[in-house]
Amino acid sequence: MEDMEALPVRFPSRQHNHSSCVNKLLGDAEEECRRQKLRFTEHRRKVLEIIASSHKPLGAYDILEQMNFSGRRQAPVVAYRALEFLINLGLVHRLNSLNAFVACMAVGEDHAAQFLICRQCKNVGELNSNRVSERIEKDAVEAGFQVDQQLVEIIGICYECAESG
Amino acid sequence: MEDMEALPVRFPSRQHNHSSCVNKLLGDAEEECRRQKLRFTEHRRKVLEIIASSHKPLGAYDILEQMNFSGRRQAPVVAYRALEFLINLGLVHRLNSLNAFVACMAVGEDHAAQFLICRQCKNVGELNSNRVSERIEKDAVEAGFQVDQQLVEIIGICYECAESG
DNA sequence: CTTTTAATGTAATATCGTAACAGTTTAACT
DNA sequence: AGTTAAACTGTTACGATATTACATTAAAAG
Repeated sequence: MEDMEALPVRFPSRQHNHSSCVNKLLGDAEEECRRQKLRFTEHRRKVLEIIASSHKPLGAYDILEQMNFSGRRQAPVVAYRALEFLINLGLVHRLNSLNAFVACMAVGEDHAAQFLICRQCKNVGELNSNRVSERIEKDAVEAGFQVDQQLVEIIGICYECAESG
Repeated sequence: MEDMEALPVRFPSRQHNHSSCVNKLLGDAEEECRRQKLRFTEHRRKVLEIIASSHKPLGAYDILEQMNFSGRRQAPVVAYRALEFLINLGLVHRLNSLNAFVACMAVGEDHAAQFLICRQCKNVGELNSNRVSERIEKDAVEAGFQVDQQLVEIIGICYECAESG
């Protein structure tokens, strides 16, 4: 029997309010760090803020460019260190096909992370379908393979781009 | 109702005959190029041969190192050009999570390409499950997303590594 | 046999990511 | 508070991956 629960899809609509995403995510980050006794330092906050302000994936060097507070040019490793931290916390995802990073749209939901990458508008959404992850898990196990991690990136055209031709 | 057809899994067993894979693939390549009136040049043959001789993914620079016929060091672009050609032909796949390349194990079968990457022995197999690709397609469409391409990379432990502890 | 298309050679450079190590801040514990 | 251990930062250098640009040569099409 087919599982018919609604999919928890998140694709950023064209006119949604960015600043509320950003605030939400920063809040989640603070809370999570308090809970886990981790330090939410300036670099980490800044990187998360930069990533959350864009639904388009950003490269590490794009992020770096936006970190020039006080006119000082930061070294690449600064961005990578913060990114590693945020990824471990589940606040940021890495898109392997793009060498780029996006903010998580489903923080704290312990979700399968499958990405919808629109090759026209470049926005990225999350299709977090348990049906997909379970199907992968089952078929892999049937093939004698023990799954630790799934990377699913789906490239195509989002709804709004399809609408507008 | 659940689809119960056998999965076309291919994971290289420990003592299988490499040279037969290589010959098979070279033959397929020649035939396909004849059919499509494409040129199967020395570089392309060599790169395919190198990749097919390994079931572990190879980076472009690994391949390059093995291209030193006549002691001449080739430029990176030489490897990348051949790789692009072979990927378009469906003879080689790129693994985004590793920045590396593997020979296709299901040439000419018009398959969904899902990869099983063993993080212990580093071998890579293909789990080409139509059930997975259809599940992804359906759920994406349900989310209003038109799918052009799916990238699925599954990281874990293969059967033989699990066996031998 | 000439025109056009595809492939190659070569150099330079862009982009992405990490190693190493000294110095500083923070938290934890007497 | 003073001491110690752990985490974070600053800085330099470098390694790894990938592409652009352009001149030359080889192959296919007419």
